Amino acid sequence: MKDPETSMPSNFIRNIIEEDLKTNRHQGRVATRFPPEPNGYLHIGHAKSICLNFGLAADYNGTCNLRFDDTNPSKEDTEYVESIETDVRWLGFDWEDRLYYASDYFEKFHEYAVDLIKASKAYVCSLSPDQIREYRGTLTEPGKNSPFRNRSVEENLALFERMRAGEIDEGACVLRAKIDMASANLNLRDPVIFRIKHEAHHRTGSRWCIYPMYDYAHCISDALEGITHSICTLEFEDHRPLYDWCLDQLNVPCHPQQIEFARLNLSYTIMSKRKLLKLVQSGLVNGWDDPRMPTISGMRRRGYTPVSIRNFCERIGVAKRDSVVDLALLEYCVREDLNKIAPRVMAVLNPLRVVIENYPEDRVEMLDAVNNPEDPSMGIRQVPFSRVLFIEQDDFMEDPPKKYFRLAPGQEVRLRYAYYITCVNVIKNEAGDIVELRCVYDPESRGGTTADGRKVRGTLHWVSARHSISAEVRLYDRLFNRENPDAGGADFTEHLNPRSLEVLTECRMEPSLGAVEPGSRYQFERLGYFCAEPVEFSKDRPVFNRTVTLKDSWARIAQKG
RNA sequence: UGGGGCGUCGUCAAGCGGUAAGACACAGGAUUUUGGUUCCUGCAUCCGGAGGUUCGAAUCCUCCCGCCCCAGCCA
Repeated sequence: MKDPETSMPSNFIRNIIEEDLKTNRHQGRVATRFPPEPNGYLHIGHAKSICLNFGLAADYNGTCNLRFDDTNPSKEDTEYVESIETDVRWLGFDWEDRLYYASDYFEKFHEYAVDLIKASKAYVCSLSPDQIREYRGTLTEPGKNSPFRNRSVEENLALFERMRAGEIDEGACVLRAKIDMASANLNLRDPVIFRIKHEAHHRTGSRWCIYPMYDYAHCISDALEGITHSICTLEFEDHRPLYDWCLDQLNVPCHPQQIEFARLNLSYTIMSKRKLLKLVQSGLVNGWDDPRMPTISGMRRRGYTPVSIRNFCERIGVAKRDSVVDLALLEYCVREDLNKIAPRVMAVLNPLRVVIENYPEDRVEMLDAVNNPEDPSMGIRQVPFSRVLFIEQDDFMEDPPKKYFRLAPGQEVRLRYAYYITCVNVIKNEAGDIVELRCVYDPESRGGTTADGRKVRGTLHWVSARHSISAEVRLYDRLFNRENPDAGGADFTEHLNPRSLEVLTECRMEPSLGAVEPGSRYQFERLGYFCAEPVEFSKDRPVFNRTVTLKDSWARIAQKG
């Protein structure tokens, strides 16, 4: 996928751009834009578009604008524009001074509409919404001309002026482009380009009561900004003739080329803004930034890094065929980054008390532990060891299967960076639950090795009971238990994974974890990558979110039996 | 049944007439004080199907099949 000379991934959009550059099609410029509608939070699918648009600009020495496509006041809000700016910046992209709003062009849109009317290319149609639909025809039958299609320029101008002045009710009339009611492309059957909405806009307030439609506003916005390559998703392919038609009628600065690519689909995930909104509004998740959400803010809160998301977006490629990317690739990308940068630390999620019988009651040793074996520059730290410890409940089995090389009666294991221990007794309560393990340690094994060089297969993480802090850990898993939550007719909410969040409140951790920065990321050895809860973490109540587990080949072996 | 797209490994995805890249996943093996990481090895005689053109086709032509999108005064 990489071109050996440039080391850039190859895709059809790059091919188009390179061809355009070669033929000097846009005066050798590359100008893209990311044009979100501020009606929801950005998700991983938007990240694909952001990486594409900003990435192309960066690679071809061009520019990428951030433009809010805010032409529908009923759905949009400043809360969303703020979150979008935050998320794009967090992903690592910079629009410099090129922050635009379609609403800044409202006056222009109006002027161009007047031009269209004067050229008899647009008319005010007084059909009702229902009638417009009837007149539009169907997929297989042509539409009929509106009875208002041949109003005079003067009448249209006057009516359009009255629309703008607020003298006409919503729905009573619209401005339509005069194209071809018999076109096989429904988008060309005299599309509405301005509608009346007596509604305040989050930026223009009550200055306007007519608002432009997407097809009309988007192409003009692109042209006004000097965009060369207007990249959008596949469903707009049918709209391209309209995009081109508008620009061809108008005296605009340039004519950008629209290029469509397939939007991202991810297994076990939904990407529709409407459905994500439903999850939020119904309380099925805790807001747009719930760590289970595929939103940028949710992933940030979950512990994902910008680097990992950018790498993911590069690896999935760009093409025109509908596809569903395996969630495993996303997880691979976070692990890859976190493996390099996350300090290792020991935390016990489900503590099991271990008493080292031959270790002195009052003794405490500070043992050296490596912060990151992948990066020696991250140094070492000291962890306290004492007679009473906690290990993971999963790391002990009274009657272990073959190939289980963790702790079991009579079986020797290594406590990471500490000593070899052997279990000599198992203490249970009346219910038969294991409540404590009695072990003995080998004083000669300090640090985790012995002079005799004997092999110990299992290495466990642990924490000194007396020195550990207690903390809450939120184990996040995929939100849906179906690869395609939308398949099979049933409502997608029926496929929610009931175990997408498990909260553990009795976890015990290395003391240093009590005072870390919210949002900071760690590898809990042998368990996974976790981050200090970005908004709720406090010294009084440490909370960690699991970003992703470590690969667990033991789980695979154990499952096979 | 109209129009617009798309069909290459389980999942993404290069390839643009010269004889199927890469990544993830998966399966083996080596190293390992994380059953993590790393490292080897394997994994499409075949490119939706059938014909045709050609010395030669995933790439060109023809027909067929399948999937996606379009009938908002949403974007």
